[in-house]
Amino acid sequence: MRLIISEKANAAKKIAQFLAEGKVKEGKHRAVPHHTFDWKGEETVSIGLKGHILNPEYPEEYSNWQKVEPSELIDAEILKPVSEKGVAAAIKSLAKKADSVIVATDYDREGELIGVEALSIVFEAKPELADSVKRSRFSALTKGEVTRAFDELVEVSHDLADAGEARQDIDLIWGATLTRWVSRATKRYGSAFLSVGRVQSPTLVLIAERELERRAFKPEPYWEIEATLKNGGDPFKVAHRHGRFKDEGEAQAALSNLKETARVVEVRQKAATRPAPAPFNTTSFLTAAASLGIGPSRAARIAEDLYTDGYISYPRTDNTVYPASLDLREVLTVLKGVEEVGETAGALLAKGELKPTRGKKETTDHPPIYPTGYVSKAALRDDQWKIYQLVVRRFLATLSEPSKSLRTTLNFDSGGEGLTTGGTVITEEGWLGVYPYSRRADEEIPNLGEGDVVNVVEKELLAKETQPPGRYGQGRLLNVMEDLGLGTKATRPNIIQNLYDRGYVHSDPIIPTEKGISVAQGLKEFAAEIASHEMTAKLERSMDDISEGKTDKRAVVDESRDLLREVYKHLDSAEEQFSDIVWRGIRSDETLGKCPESGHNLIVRRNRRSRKRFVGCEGYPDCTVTYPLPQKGSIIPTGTTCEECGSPEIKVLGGRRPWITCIDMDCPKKQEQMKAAEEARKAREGEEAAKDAGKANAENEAERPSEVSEVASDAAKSSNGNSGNGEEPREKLASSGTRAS
DNA sequence: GCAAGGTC
Repeated sequence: MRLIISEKANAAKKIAQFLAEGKVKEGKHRAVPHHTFDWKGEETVSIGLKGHILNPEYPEEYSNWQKVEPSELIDAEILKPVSEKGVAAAIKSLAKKADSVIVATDYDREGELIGVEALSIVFEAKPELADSVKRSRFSALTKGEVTRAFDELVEVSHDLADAGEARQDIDLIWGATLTRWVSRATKRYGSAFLSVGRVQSPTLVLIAERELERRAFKPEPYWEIEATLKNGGDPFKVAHRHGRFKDEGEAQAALSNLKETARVVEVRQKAATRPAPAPFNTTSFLTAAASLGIGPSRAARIAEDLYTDGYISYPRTDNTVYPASLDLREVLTVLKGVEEVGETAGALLAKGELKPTRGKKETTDHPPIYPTGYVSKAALRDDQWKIYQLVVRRFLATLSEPSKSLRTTLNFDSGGEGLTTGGTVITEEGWLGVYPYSRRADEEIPNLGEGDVVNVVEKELLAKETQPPGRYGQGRLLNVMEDLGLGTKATRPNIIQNLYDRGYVHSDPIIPTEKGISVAQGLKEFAAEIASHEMTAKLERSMDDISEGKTDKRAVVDESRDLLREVYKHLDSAEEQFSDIVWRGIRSDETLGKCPESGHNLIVRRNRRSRKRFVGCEGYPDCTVTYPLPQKGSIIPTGTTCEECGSPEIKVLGGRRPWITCIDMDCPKKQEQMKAAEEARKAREGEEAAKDAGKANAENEAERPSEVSEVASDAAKSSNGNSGNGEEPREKLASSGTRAS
């Protein structure tokens, strides 16, 4: 028997279908499916893995974070225990019956490594198979390409797999060593640990530096002139053609020059064509989902579900060009029944020739993301339907005509000053008809001709300020990461999600916490290598060298170890400084404002016995002011105070959506807010989703601490000498995320 | 309780 091992269940199934001479028999071993068929006259079994089935790990004796010196991890042995027990068992049982093995995992570096991992399991079961291994390299899961690859079997590339293993080892060595060092230096153990990694840390640095840029930004004043004109019809607004005035006097002068009428001196029209968008690859798909309010991590999860259910194609691809083998008409036929867009699919089918758009990136591993099956709205959750619709509409858009618009500009003269307005109207909607996400609202402008005179009914000088650079949205960050080579299409959503889960960032657009900023700063200052995306670029070059046989895994990993030893030495010599920087950040995150009675800082504390959190005064025991806190979700200081009662406001994350509230339960505004929330809850109860909503709300109810006298000593210790640095910049932080319910 | 990379 011949055993074919591929990377995932779906690939195993397709390979069986493509190669089978006759029927395919389905079987299962411990919930792992395999497919039995005849190929070239021999019984053949095809089985799929679940990606990596081994996960590198340090031996048991290194497991105590507090007892083991982190530097010991630099040279410690790395084990590769099985992480997918069921798959390993299935492989073993089939390997015992096999006479030869064909590795058919994805045709890339990680795929080669995954194949070699599987082989290690195969040889455990039957060592003599070592002489009977071949590799099938196909670049697309199509019948033609798969049969070709199985007719031209090659050898497994151990160099390529070694390159992947070097990446694995280096990531674990650096990640574990520095994560433990940073956690120990700051005494953050258990779930409070602070993580460090080749991809996450440079990503955090990007976010933190942008925030610091915003804080350092000095807004510059400028003035704009806005006038309202009327010609019998609706009044409309125009701007001064000069745009921004840097000098107020100049702007004032221009404003006073304006007369009571304005004359049209020019009407300009310009037609524009917007080509239809390119087919979706992972990044463009996740970016589009992010603009719909579904973050990359959730969007990737939903896409995965839709893929396993057969509604969309494989969601991890770099390709933006439909392969010739993809039958576009067949896809359209399937889509004819889809709610809201079926008609568009039908209309496209009626066209003679289909000319899909093409993106810049063309790879052959997988097709771009497109719909593969019909599903009704009722069969999906709301967010799943949104994503399915997005994929369906994008597919239809790529087959649609360009959209055409007309831009009209009206220029006026009033007292020698130039005024202008303009608007764009879509003349042929083309692809925008089926893909409305990219649509901008039409801007109607009055129908005027050259020489027409209209009244100036209002004129105004607008005082404005230049704005700091914007924060990264999740979609934008995803693209920047890709440009810098950070992470892969499959991991970037997880990396971003990790930053949230570690309490390094919150909200969207992404705001770093003070802890996140201080960890980024500490790493940048004392362990610059791990804080820069250059490390990834260098690693990529080394991996190419390994796979080309120019060097070997051992040399590359050892060189990396040497570098880490240097970095570690430097970091270790600055332990106190590093810890101070990070603790300033952590304390700042926990400092919510000033105590109304003693003027000390109000900080987040935990009751020693119940572990429940509350707000306590730093002046304790002299000052015993406390406030209750919601026990669920993250508490983010806003730096603002309640306009009603003057007590500090906080942002609470983790419920349905972030909310902002003051911490005083007796505040009338707060009472009202809670009453409104209660009513909203009752209103929701009638609906389908009422159960969940009620629970989330109840969990957000604040409680008073029961034993105020038992203020936790560790919390008190941590606040020693805390002056807090959260005052000045916070104003800006607060303004962005206000979405109080 | 470490990372990043696959896939579910």
